[in-house]
Amino acid sequence: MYKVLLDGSKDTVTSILKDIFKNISFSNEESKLLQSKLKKSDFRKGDFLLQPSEYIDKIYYVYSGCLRSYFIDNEGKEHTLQFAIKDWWISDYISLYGNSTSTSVSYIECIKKATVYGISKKEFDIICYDYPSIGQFYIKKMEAAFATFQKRILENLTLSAKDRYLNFISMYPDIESNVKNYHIASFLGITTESLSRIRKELAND
Amino acid sequence: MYKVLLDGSKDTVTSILKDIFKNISFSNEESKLLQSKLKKSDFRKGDFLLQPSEYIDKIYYVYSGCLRSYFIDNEGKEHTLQFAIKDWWISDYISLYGNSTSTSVSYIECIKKATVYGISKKEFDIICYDYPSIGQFYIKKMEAAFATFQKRILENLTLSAKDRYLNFISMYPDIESNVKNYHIASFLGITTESLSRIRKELAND
DNA sequence: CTGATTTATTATCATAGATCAATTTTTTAG
DNA sequence: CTAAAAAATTGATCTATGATAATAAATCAG
Repeated sequence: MYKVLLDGSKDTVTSILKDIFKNISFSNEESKLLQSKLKKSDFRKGDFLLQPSEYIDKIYYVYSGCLRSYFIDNEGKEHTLQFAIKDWWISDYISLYGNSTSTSVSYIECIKKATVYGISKKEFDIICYDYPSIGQFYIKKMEAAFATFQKRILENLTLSAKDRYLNFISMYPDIESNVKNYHIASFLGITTESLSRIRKELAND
Repeated sequence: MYKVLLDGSKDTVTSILKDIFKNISFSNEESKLLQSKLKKSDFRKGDFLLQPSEYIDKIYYVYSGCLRSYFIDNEGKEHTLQFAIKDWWISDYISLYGNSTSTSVSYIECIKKATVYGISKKEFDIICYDYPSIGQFYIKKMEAAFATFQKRILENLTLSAKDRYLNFISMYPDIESNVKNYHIASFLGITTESLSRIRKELAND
């Protein structure tokens, strides 16, 4: 099955489009266009999708494995913005969408052997313009991601570190097994020592 | 000028469309469609756009004034998600886009005499589908908002309360004069007492 | 399999910001 | 303009989490 994936036969590529774009049905022409724009890449644990010096102009669909995006602040501390597993999209949204005054250095790192499909954001914009169903699909994705981030802000404002951790493991049970504790800590905004204490406390119940 | 706005003459409404949708140029047909869907409302300080019991299905363009969206947690504390002034869009994104398991109660409150234009999200989705330039416009808006929220998450993870406050007043100089200190505090995720101390400290420089 | 490196845990102490309580200042309603 | 209500300030504690440092456990490379 994995072999079939790699040989890039037409059927298989079409089935990947189905995977990525779910319930959207494409004409042959649309299918071909998308196939020509989506570039498959494989990464091993520890690889970076993106060097901080590189200008990012792509968004990535995660087909398998696990990635995380993070940035390093002035004091050299890592802050995890996002984990992405199967079916998520990941990119450096701040440098892609925000005004470019950002001085922050951001990375996307593979933390579990992954296959992704990347597409140039510029080209994707044009596709969204030309094909309403794809535009609609992208809008839905963005909205869901937006709601997720808004929830996260609320949680950061509202919950204790312990409750945020509990939330995290219930929300992302699949991710937890792939990542280091310090990844989770930097996602929750606490130190790895604090997370360690929380885990101990939870174990004694 | 304000009178002209109220009489709803064709020219003026068109100019509002220009305000809302910026550099997009519409055909007569598109113009009429949008005009028929956008509903103007005026609010006075203290009014709520939205009762928490109401099901939200609209997004609002802020033409003038200032609004804020917030929610109240289990302990009765307010948490400000967003301030919106001229040219911002505001809605309850979590209940609109997130899966509806959310138990949080959220409000949109007018904190300075405001005029907004509301449009049903469902209808707007259809419009985005039918008119690529509007879809593209909306995607851009969402992406910018997304980047803003991502930045805010990073700031919450990275900066001290003092630095977040300094950021806030430099980012939103127009908003600060409209809002109560406790609004800002609840946006920054600190108590009003802490904000007071920070302000005092900053004054002694 | 083994030593080297990375990650996680634990303990002690320090501190930003919370909580509680009282007072002053500002805003609002009549 | 004035009394009442709302908001902001200040002071005295308290606490969750950070910082530092040492050790233990887990993972990795050869």
